[in-house]
Formats: sequence, C-alpha cells, structure tokens
Amino acid sequence: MITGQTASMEDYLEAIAKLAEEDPEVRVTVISKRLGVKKPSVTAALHKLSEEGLVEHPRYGCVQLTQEGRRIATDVIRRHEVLFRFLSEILGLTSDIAQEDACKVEHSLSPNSLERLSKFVEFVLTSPRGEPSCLKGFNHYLEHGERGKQLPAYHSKDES
Amino acid sequence: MITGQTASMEDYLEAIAKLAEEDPEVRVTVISKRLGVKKPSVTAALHKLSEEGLVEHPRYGCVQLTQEGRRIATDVIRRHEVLFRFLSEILGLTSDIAQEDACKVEHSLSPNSLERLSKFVEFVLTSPRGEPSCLKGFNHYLEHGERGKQLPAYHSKDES
DNA sequence: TATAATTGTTAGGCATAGCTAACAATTATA
DNA sequence: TATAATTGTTAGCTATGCCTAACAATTATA
Repeated sequence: MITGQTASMEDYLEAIAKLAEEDPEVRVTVISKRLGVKKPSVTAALHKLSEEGLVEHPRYGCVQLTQEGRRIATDVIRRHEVLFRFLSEILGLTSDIAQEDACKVEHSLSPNSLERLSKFVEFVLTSPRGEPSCLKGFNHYLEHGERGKQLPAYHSKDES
Repeated sequence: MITGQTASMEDYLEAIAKLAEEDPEVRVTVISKRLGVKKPSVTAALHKLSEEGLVEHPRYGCVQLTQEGRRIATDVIRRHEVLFRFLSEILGLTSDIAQEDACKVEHSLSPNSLERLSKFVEFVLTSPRGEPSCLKGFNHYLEHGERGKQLPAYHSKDES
C-alpha cells in the first residue's frame, strides 16, 4: 500500500511489533489470535515476509522483525496512532470504533495527508489553556445540535 | 466493505453513477478508462454486479444502475465527498491528493465515523463570520510552525 | 519416558480481481 | 454494402489471501 506492502502484510508486521512489546516470544498462535485468522494463514504470510527479508522465522520457532520489517511496522503504527487520536480525541468516537477504523484506514492514507492530519491533531489538542477551544465548540455543537454563541469571537493577533 | 460490497465493486458502482451524470450512455470503455483497468475486468465486474441486481447490462449495451445499485453508489459518493471536503478544505491538501485519498478511504470508514466527520466538517466550515476561527488558527500554525497568540481566548457562553 | 496436548506446517481448495490473447459484435466509413 | 475500426466478450492465466483437513514437531504431563 503506502509502505510497498499489501494491507494484509502491513497488518502482520504491525501485529508482530505490538505483540513483541508485551512478549518478545512471538508465536504463530498469538499472531493468529490477534488478527483473527487461522494458523496456516499466518505461516503463509510469514513465509512471504521472510522471503522479503522483513521477518526471521525459524521453523517451529519465534518470529522476529528484521530492521527493515521493524521500520515498516513502526511506520504503520504511527499512522494508526495519528488516526486513532483524531477519531477518538477530536471526533469523540468510542475507543473501540476509533481502533477499528484506524486499523482499516491506516493502510490507505497517503504520507501527505497523514502528516497534515498529524499536525492538525497536534494543533487542536495542544491548546494553551485547558480544553482546546475549537473542540469545545464542536462538542457543544454535537450535544445541542447548534453552535453555541461565542463571545467576542476568536481573533488571532496578526489577523489581516 | 461497509455497503456489503468489496472496495472494487464500490468503485465500479461509484464510477458508473458519476459517468452517468455526464452521459447516461455508460459504456464498458469509459468505465475502463475511468478506473484504469482493462475492458475484460469491467465486463467481469458487470457480470457480478448484474447477478446481484445492482446494474443492468444488456450484452454489448449500455450500463445502468438499478435502484439498489444507485442507493449504494450514492452512499459511496457521499462518503467520498465528506472525506474530500475534510482533506481539502480543513487539512488544506491539494485537490489531487484529496481526491486520491478520499477514493481510498471512502471504502473503509465506518458509518459512525463518517457521520461524526461530516458533522465536524460542517461545524468547522460554517463559521458565523468569514473564515472559520479554528481553521484560521490552524493555517497560521501550518505556515509559521507555531500557534498565533490569540486575544482574550475563545469562550463559549455556557461554559462551566 | 511414553502418551497426550499443543503448536506449527503442508497440501489443496476457493473467492476476488486483475491481466493478455483471441474472437465476436457493432458502428463508421470508403 | 463491403470493409475497417471500434467496442465488448470469452477463455485462460496470475497473484493475493483466506480457508479446512491432515500431518509433523514440540512441549507438557501422567
């Protein structure tokens, strides 16, 4: 997809990286459970990733990411995190939905859009004081169906 | 995907609907050109969609959406539009990139997230006066790399 | 340590969705 | 109207990626 891997292979790399954080002994079975696929599917995927030099996987042994595999996994995880924060903290979706959707969208957003979204999330959430102003307005809008009347109106100092 | 169709079939339905807007005589060749696939791929897809009652396609004839096909196409187009507006008007990405990414993401965003995103776009872009305040701040942030100092700070009337 | 349980692999099948090459139908034109 | 150009279809191949059934290796336990 964006990393040169298919969405499916990105999922495997991401899963392996996340599982390794909890227990470095990453086995076929846990990958299978995490991704909701059967073990033979995992074996097949690992073969492919192994051929491409993205994982090491001795027969009947534990799975490890190579440097390149880790690089890609890290990239996918970053995408996931940016999307998750946007969906949960800005749009205010539940953690479950945000996770699910981040998992799907993380494979298709271009680097350009991802970077912009990242900056946007950072901007909206790092408010100088307390809850970000823009979000407060949006939450009011969500709850009451209409825009809360705002005092003076927001002006930045250097406005034209 | 979300509509019960694969991403690929959603693409065909969307393309057919959009092409029909310009010329109701939708032929295999124009679909093929629009989607960047070869004609036999289009024929195969139309067979499938036809079996599912989503298009009508007499041999060597023009393609038409059925009611159900149109319903799905309309849904996909709506997703596309919401995403496109978010990417272009809020994140400020170029039209090209926004189109491309909307095309990819439109298949994977859950209805829940889509509705929230839609409300968010509406909220941010329908500012009571001129350029939406939140966006102004973000654009400054993008250009200068730091937040513009804001006067009084935004307060909604009904704040706790 | 022999047996049972677990874990991993292989083989073979299926659906999706693209492709090329060859052919058939349709439409345009000489 | 016969021929050429275009358009559409079929057949057959490929790759991805999932599945089940059967088997093999490993690990745990009686």
